[in-house]
Amino acid sequence: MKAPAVARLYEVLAARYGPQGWWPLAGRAGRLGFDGRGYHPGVYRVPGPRERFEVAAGAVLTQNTSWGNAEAALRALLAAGLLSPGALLDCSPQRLARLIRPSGYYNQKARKLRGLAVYLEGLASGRAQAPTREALLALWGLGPETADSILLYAWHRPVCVVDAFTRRLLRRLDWIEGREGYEELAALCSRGLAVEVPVYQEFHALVVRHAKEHCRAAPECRGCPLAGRLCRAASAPGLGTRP
DNA sequence: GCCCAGGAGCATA
DNA sequence: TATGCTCATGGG
Repeated sequence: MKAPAVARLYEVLAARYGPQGWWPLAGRAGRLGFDGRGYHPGVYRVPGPRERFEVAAGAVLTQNTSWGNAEAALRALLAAGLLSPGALLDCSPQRLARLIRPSGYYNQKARKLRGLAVYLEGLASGRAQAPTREALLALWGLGPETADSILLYAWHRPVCVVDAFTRRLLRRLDWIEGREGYEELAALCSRGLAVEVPVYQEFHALVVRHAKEHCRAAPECRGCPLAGRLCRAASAPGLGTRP
């Protein structure tokens, strides 16, 4: 496991793709890292309550699901006026499940959203403290990736998010064996990065961007910024396209 | 038709 | 602890 190389990976991806400004929002067709005029790295707006809930709901809806499908569900919730904990809890589980149907697993995700809404509403009516990782993980249906996405993007807590794309990329780079647990991979990433919220946010967003453009399930190694520098997968048998 | 997509819970060995 | 099954829609 090569933590220092993670810093290099971040540099190369950032140079290729530029600032990503995550998390994506369905509400006003934007991204959290952008304001109305443009992108301001290092000046990241702290999300307001409505955006926080949209991020949290989106993190649940995109579980094992393409963002496009999750966004369709998010737009349905927005159109129904349900993008707040209170409004969502006033909606029947059946109607909620119907609205988020495009995201798949809609019965499970409806239950997850309700549990999340109960918790966040309790937070808001209390002393408005930030959610804790432990409390999020204790909710039914929230695992480490979903919890960390919420903490990092909605509450700007410096935690590394590891997803299937991250795992696949690190595996193709041959930096991991592939069976490591979530916490181990998160530790690996965080050791190589400055402990700063924008860096963690951008790193995760860049990995997803790269995984969608090049490091796909069926690799597209032509034009890959890592090929021949950090990654040798293109020359591995059965992987990628040779130049 | 098949594969894939920002996972997580649960049963079983 | 680790592996396999389940949940489900929509785009390529």
